Amino acid sequence: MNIKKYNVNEEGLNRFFGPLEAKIMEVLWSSDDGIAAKEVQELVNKEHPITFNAVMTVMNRLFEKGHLQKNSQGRGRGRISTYNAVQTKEQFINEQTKAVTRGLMSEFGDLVVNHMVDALEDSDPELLAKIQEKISAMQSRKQP
Amino acid sequence: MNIKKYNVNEEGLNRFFGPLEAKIMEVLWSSDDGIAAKEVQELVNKEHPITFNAVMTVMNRLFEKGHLQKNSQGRGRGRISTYNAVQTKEQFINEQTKAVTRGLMSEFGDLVVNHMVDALEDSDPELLAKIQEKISAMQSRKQP
DNA sequence: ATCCTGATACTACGAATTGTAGTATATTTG
DNA sequence: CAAATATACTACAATTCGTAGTATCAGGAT
Repeated sequence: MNIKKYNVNEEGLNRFFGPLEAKIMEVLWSSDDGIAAKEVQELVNKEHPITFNAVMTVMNRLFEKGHLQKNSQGRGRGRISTYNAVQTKEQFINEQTKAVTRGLMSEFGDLVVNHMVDALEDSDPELLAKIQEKISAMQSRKQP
Repeated sequence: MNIKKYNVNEEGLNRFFGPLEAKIMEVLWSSDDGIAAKEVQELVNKEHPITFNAVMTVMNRLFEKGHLQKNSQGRGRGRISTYNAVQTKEQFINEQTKAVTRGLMSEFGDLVVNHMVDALEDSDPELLAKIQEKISAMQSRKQP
């Protein structure tokens, strides 16, 4: 449940997964109930051609890494194996951004803070205001 | 000059480089003038046994990736090749933390801000105050 | 001048990661 | 029983990084 490499130049889930892994997780997160490998393959296949085997193998790796849960019954053709994401997408993203953020902060705190505030100045002044509110709330909670 | 993978579970320069790469860059950054591969090997070898070839190969990769500059003259035994880091360590760290921070902010801005402020509440309240100052300075500069 | 040594360079291999392909298994259906 | 099919297991290619083997080529010793 722990991503080792964060891909700096990618976008979205591709920051945390390989491209096929990301598409598969997206499908898993889009389905409330468990979903069969075949179904996942059909859905991914709509975007770009992919064999069932490729999907199957990568799903099993995601399972081994702890991102997916597997529920199997039966064997052979009649086998039913459904997969579920272990975390919601929100939980996953939250956990990963937390890991990356806290790691960065612990060693490069002041640099990171400056980069962040600069980034917000350009693109998201509202978030700047939220930061101030959050800090003020903290401080008044600590020293009333 | 652009790191692709950020290693979430590592420390220090190992976040941006492999372990041997990191040790080599550290040596390069510790020497003001250019330094020969042999000398680098001798220095790294004090920490843990490493062959000249290993150091040489990894240094050439760092050169190909643009992190090192090479100055060669002569050939064969008498050859002198000295290596320099292209950026200072400070420049490098600044650039990389900026890339990671801005990438995170652009997609997960509010999450990252929350994680960061939470992290600072525990470990570095002074930095929290600096953030407020920086934001205030910005805002008064914009809306005088 | 010849040979050996030593600094550098080039090539190759092993492990890990991720995408892809081939084959095996076993059961449901015809 | 045989064919088709959902799943599983194994293998291979490309990339990255650490490591090892070998080649090159000038300076010094003989």
